[in-house]
Amino acid sequence: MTAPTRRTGATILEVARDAGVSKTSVSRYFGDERSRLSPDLQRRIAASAGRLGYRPNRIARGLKGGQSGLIGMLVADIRNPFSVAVMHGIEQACRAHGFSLMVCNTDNDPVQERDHLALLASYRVEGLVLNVAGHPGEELAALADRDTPLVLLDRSLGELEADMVGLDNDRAIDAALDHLHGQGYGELLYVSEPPERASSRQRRLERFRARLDAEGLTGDACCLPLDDTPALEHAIADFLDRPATAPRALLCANGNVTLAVMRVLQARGDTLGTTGLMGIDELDWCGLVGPGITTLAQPTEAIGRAAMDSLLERLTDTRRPPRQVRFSPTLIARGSTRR
Amino acid sequence: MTAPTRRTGATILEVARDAGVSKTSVSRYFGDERSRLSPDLQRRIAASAGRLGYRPNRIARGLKGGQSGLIGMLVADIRNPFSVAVMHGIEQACRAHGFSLMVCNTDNDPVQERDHLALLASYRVEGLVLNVAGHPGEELAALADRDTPLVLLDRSLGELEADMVGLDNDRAIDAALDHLHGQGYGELLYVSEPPERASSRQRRLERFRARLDAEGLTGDACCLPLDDTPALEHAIADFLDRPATAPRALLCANGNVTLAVMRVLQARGDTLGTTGLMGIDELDWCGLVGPGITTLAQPTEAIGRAAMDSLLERLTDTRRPPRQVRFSPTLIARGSTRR
DNA sequence: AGGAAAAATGGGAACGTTCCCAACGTTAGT
DNA sequence: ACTAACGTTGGGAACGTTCCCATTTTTCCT
Repeated sequence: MTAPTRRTGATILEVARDAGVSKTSVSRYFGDERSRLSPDLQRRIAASAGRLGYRPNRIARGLKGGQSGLIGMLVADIRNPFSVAVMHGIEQACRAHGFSLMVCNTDNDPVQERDHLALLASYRVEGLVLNVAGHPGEELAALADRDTPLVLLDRSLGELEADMVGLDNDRAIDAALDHLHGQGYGELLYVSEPPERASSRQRRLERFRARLDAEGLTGDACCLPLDDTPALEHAIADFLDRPATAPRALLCANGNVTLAVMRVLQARGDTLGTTGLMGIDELDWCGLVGPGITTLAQPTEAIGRAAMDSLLERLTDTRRPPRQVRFSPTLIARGSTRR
Repeated sequence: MTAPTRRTGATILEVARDAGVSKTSVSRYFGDERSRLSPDLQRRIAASAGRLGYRPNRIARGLKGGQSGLIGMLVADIRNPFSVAVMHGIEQACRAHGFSLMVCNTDNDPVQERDHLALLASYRVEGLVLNVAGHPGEELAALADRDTPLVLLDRSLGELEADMVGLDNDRAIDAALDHLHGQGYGELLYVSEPPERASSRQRRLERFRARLDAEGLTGDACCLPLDDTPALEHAIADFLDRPATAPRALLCANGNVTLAVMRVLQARGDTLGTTGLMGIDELDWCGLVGPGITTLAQPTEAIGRAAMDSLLERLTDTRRPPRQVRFSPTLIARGSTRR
């Protein structure tokens, strides 16, 4: 009855009136010029703001200063644990620097990609982290024109001049092959999703083939969309059921592949270890399946932080030449590569 | 050289000038009143906007209309696949209704919870999905005062009058017990995270105890923080290593518990099935571990959509009494409950 | 054909902030 | 004591929209 119900929060002007000061002073109090105010003013403003329940309106602030305080992130597949882990690192870093993260998931759909990019642009994000397959496109060009800092996650995008952060793919493939070779596996099958639209996948695949050639190892690579289970079953059967001269192992290009391959192996009844299995990306459950699945773990938090660092740097220095940051994977050896 | 570099996108005013129309007309064109414009105007505006690369500034729009176009979501643990799955559903629904989702992860930290809530408030989100442990607090009260629609995900929060969407916990526990009982397990251990701050956990625990009493089953419940592995090991050993009169099974209160418990069982060398294991929440890998882990799957997408529906409804009708939507789980029976 | 209603268009204020600049009060140097 | 310099404080414009209202043009009815 007595308490006035407000439909919207108090404004800076109401606080100013209540405290008997100017709106400029209130603005200073909530900005980073609080120290310029006399103790007396500070006290009065704090009191009024508290009483009125005032919260600065970041939308209004963003309009005037052109600073939205937002970092955008475009993720191809939010259900991929790797993406989530990196996103977590980015969010932490954002928080530490006073930014907020706005995440959009595209479900690998070019249309959503374009729409969400337009959306992020319309919110005037101050930086953008991209983890998508699509081509630059005009939406992205518009953003780039506006000098919005850009970081590519785990993939480089054609001509686009931008920073990029990700795994050292060559080193990862090397580490995997060295490990498998050291464990005595002589015939290898590399399983990947189609690499056309993701540079990382291409790079891993190339490196795999190159090393195979260089060292005269027997092996093959197959690239399949993961939703085509029969094709995957067929490819694996092809590899595992033919006569062999040496122990065989499968190398999975990422966590999703590991999951799909593991399901096929289970259905077939193969024994891990006898059939070697190794995956890039560490997942919660890799230690739980059979004797454990050997993986190469990516330093996801570090990747996230590095991405954010790149953005921040470029925010202050637009002209810095594009840079690549590559992290080394960590080998987690388990029973799936022990014979 | 010739192309003028713009640091920021064109404004509505520039487009208007370029097209020789008023800013109002341009505003109408990009708003939902396009049909009110003559074909001629529409053509000119489209041309100018295209040439100038104009994108409506949602920040400015939000300021004037008080419509941020943003839905906020506060997640206790973004690395929990269940949360991500629900979030995915919500994002889809947002998209379908012209909203964007702003997700904040709190890492179960009350401080971050408070900060992020203030943040979302400062962006004037038009709706809020909460999946956190904390108590309402003044930040939340401020939001509620402003008539911001609120949906609680998987937990109700004290006195807070808000909609809530989640699993039908009673039915889930019933289904679990029926299944375990039907499979011949006579002694049960229910493993949960501490229930103090999450109503769902409480409810499941209560129901478990109630049914135990009602049916004279032997069983026990233990509540432990998951980062305390030794305690969990101890509790499980306590249960499994004492003499028993009937087959024993563990029931895990959620996906995180399932993971932690499974790790302990693996370290102990127990055989799934002989030792029964069942979990609430279906996870990617539940079919891969040993003979497979029996789970109760939650309809995550549906939960997400329902949450969004609640928000939208309340956006139009502030006075509707709070409502609870409860979904039934789906039993996925696997080898871990087959003796 | 005359006028009223309907449709199309434009001008200006407002949203809540920040920031530039001006005005005031105080201190200190000569 | 007079002025220069500085520290505080306030007024007003601007940010890019939307929306109310006024104005002009078209349509249509009798």
